[in-house]
Amino acid sequence: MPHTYEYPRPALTVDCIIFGLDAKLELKVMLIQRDIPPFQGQWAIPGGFVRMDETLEQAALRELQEETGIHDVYLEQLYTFGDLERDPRDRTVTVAYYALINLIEQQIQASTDAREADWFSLHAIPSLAFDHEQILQKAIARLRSKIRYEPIGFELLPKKFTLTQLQKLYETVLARDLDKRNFRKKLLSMDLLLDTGELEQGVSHRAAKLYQFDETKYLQLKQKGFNFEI
Amino acid sequence: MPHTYEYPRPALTVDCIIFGLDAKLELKVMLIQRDIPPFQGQWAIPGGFVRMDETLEQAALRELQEETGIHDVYLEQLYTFGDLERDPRDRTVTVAYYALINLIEQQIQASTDAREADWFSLHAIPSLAFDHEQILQKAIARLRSKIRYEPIGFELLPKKFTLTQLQKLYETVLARDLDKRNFRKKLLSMDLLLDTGELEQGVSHRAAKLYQFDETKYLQLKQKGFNFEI
DNA sequence: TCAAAAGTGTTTTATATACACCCATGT
DNA sequence: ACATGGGTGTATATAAAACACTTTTGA
Repeated sequence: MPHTYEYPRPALTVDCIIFGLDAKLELKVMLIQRDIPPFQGQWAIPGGFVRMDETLEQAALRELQEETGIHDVYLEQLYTFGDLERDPRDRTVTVAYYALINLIEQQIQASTDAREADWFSLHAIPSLAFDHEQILQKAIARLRSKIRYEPIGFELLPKKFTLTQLQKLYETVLARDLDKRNFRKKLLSMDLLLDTGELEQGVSHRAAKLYQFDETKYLQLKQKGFNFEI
Repeated sequence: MPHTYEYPRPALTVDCIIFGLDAKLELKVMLIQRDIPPFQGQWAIPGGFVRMDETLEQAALRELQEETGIHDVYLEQLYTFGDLERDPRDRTVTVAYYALINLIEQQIQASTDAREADWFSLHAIPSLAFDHEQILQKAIARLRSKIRYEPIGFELLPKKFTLTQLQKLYETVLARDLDKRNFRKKLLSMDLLLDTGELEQGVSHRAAKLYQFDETKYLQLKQKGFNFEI
């Protein structure tokens, strides 16, 4: 531990699983196609080396920015992977993060510079480079469990959304159907959804009310011991 | 990313929060006193550098073994800390783990070699080196939430334990009282506690039954969708 | 007027909570 | 016989689940 001898150090990277919910309320993951070995041509989770002058979260945000052009996203550390053979070139430890973004109102550039990038449905994930399948599985599991006891689902929707959109999102992530009346009853009873007074536009049937999640109120309630739970 | 240029690498360590439950059913943390700068003389969570030929978990297990002499412990990755100023000497990223061990039936050497080490009650934690207070707080929070939906509490108790011990453990970790009858009803109704037929020994009152957690059955039930929950 | 989704309550069932006394054992 | 914790059941309250029709709107 003193400065007398420097041990060899593993390389340190961050990888960022980017989840997005598209207009059809399908959950997608952004993958990039590797243009260099190893695993050249295979799809992978975006990531890169951690620089000496940035925190892990900053590194993840930088990758996210470089890859999608966006900032202001929900980002959470997932897990750190350090198996010996995960990178055939060198001993590499990666700190994985996951991000939630909504693709409904904003256009996200899928492809940066010359690099091929695309959104994949969770049911059609190609074979991935490194241990990225394992990382992705862990991210899906985390999202699935966390969405039930923290209000992170709203991060995947536009600021203003309908109750049906919210329900469909939960059904997608949890992979099971929910009862419409019970779902609405439960959410509205929390008193955390603000009725904006606006209606959805451009539908050829009865227009649904648009709601907004009341973050401020949630944080207050949380401090008093309230638990968000679906 | 190619091998053309090597970026400078942060140092990589593992730190291991070791929780132990003593015979009085008090929850303790093992801390070591630093014998070298920085933070010389201050208490810290045990930890050390990750070697090139070991995984993160192996590194944590090695630290644990070196510090306490034990193996076969519950060990779980907690979080990775990478703030720029967390180690004044050098940019250091640490992967924190936490371990659960039972101090009731086994004696754990508190102090290895010349190093001062001791068990501290969670209500009497001294000021800690580096960002170790933050790490410890996160570990406590994780333990508190995880013990409610995964059967990790049993890791803090001997293989055979009484229902009162189990309840006291939950009360300690969750920092609130539980109703005796409801607690027993709930746990016994899960049908995961095997009555060993044995009784506790050496008490000057009615001896309590000794139970054992049925891990095998739990794993079966879990696969079928069962959720452990207190 | 039809299609398509929005919106709305009540009953039943299951789960959580509150609560007090007798029992077994060692001193 | 007394002190100490072990062990037990019921009634009430709360929350979850099941379930079907009317309303609004644009095409």
